[in-house]
Amino acid sequence: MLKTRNCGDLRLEDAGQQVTLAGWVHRWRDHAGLVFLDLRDRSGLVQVKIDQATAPEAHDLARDVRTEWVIQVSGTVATRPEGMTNPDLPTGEVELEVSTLKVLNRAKTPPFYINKDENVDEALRMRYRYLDLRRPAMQRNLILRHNVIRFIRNYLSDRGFVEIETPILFKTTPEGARDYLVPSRVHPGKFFALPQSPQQLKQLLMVAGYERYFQIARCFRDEDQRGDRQPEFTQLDLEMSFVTREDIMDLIEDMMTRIVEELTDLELVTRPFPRLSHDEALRRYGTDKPDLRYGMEIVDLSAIAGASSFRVFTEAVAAGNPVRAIVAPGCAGYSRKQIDDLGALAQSAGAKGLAWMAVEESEAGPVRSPIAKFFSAEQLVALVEQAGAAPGDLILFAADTPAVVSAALDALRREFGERLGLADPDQIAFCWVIDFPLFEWNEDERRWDPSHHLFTAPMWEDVPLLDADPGRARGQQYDLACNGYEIAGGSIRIHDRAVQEKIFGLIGLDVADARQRFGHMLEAFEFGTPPHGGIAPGIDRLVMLLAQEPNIREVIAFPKTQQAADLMAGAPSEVEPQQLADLHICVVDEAKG
RNA sequence: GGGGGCGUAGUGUAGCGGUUAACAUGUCGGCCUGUCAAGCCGAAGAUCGCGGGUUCGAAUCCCGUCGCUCCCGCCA
Repeated sequence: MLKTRNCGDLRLEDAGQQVTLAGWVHRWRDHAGLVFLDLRDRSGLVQVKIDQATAPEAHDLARDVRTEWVIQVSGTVATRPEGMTNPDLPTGEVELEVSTLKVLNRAKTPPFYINKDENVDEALRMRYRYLDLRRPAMQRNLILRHNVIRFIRNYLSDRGFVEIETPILFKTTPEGARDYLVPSRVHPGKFFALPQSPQQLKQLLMVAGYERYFQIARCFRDEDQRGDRQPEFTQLDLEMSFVTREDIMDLIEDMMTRIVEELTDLELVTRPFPRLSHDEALRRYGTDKPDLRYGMEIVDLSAIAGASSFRVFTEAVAAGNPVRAIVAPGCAGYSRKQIDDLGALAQSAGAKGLAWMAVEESEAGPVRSPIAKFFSAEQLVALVEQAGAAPGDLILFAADTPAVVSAALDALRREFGERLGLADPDQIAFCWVIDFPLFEWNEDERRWDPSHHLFTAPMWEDVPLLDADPGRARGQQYDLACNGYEIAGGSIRIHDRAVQEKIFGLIGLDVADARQRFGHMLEAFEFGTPPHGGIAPGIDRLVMLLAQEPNIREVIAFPKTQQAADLMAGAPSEVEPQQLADLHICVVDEAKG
């Protein structure tokens, strides 16, 4: 080894030891006769002192050294003189008194600071990702990610789970997300698909009798990006036989709790994890992935609003739709412009408009609002009370279909959560969302779509509803939400061919289609399939939250941009004509049509 | 597919119709033996993303385009 110790590990008790360090020059301070270098390796920083009087040759070299040069230094760990310690550095009580210095490699001046936390243009970071990853903050994130994955592997292995790899080259499934396709050279005109998740394969492993499977699985979905979505991402995929949803939820809850407690300093504020029905989550928070670090719950004001003379409200209530609101504390003084901006936000979520009332007492009444005139004084008082609003608060109303009302108020709640700093970044709040509807009605296609996936089992007591009223059937699905993100979704699966075929029928797959696409699954289910279920936490999102980062790129070594490109390597790229010929691919020039 | 934001020395920002485009930091040179975001002195460094238009005059306004990003759609 070119080094005997790690920079960041040196402490007072190492004083007097002869050590060799190697690393990158983080910063340099040249005092002519005395040069200080902060030497960095993965473990951290330590100050290195090169004194002209005691090490003239090393000193000569050190005066030319610049940031990010790779050097090797040998010398003695020394206690720093009185008053010269650096309390901001774990190694701040010692320094290395260098006797010899060797330049292992010079470095160009980096295109952005490695030694300073500064907003750097994302494109530049991605182009020089290897330098970006050199920054201590990124190293912390990737090491945390490693620790989370190691913890998961140990935790599950200790509980009888077997880690099994499944193919990356698999079969297209037109349901769900768009597939990434891989052309087959051997089979002209045919394609593999990269897995959106190992869903079918893990169920087949249950048929195969492994009982407890997991995999740190790469998944691929060719859909548009978000801060929490990349075209390739990593899931902890797991599946268990002979279990109920309680067994899986208990397992994951315990594992997540321990991960937070053992690997982070975050405060876990919801223990045990609350369980909300899908319906309740939507009514109280407007979303199936609520951020429970703060309140500001949605209130239903349909009764009072419906009795007013404001037509938007009365017509909504008459049509069986809700009028709901959230209360923004202390925001009654908002300007017209600020409220218009909130209206635009609500509209981007699908609302047609945004009604509001500022709670402030005046001779005109208890509120200031363009719609106050449609309410009696008594109604206004009742409304404010029912909303739980206090003087100085701003009440924001949405009246539309339940889905639109939820979407609009969810967007507003998240906006205020951020704007008013309601969410404590040092807290982490999990909750389970259960009792999802098994289907969603697809108006365009005039059929039922599975709300999770097509192997999700109905609640057993709801099986009769599959014939009578499919929209009311609930699935044995469970999502884990955390700080406003969906970080896991799972279900108990159908293990019965008859029920599975009924589901296929409801979602508009006829027997021939189903056989074509899922024949291997249907066939497998006839060979003694155990009751089984599973879940798949998203590793990227989980680590993002544990690392308190705002997007998953910060916890992925080499992420794609929003346009699904790799700016460092320049992928995707054109390929040689011969490669296309081998694959029986002909590229159509879009410009020529 | 749609909507919003951003793009100015290596980097981060200011300037938002009118002198020579400013500040910080980095870079280069000089001084400096206790600094740790070292300090002091000096220097270099910008076709204001790209193309077009409006104007006597454009970094600034308009149109287009490229890149990054946030959001809606999409993501079983």
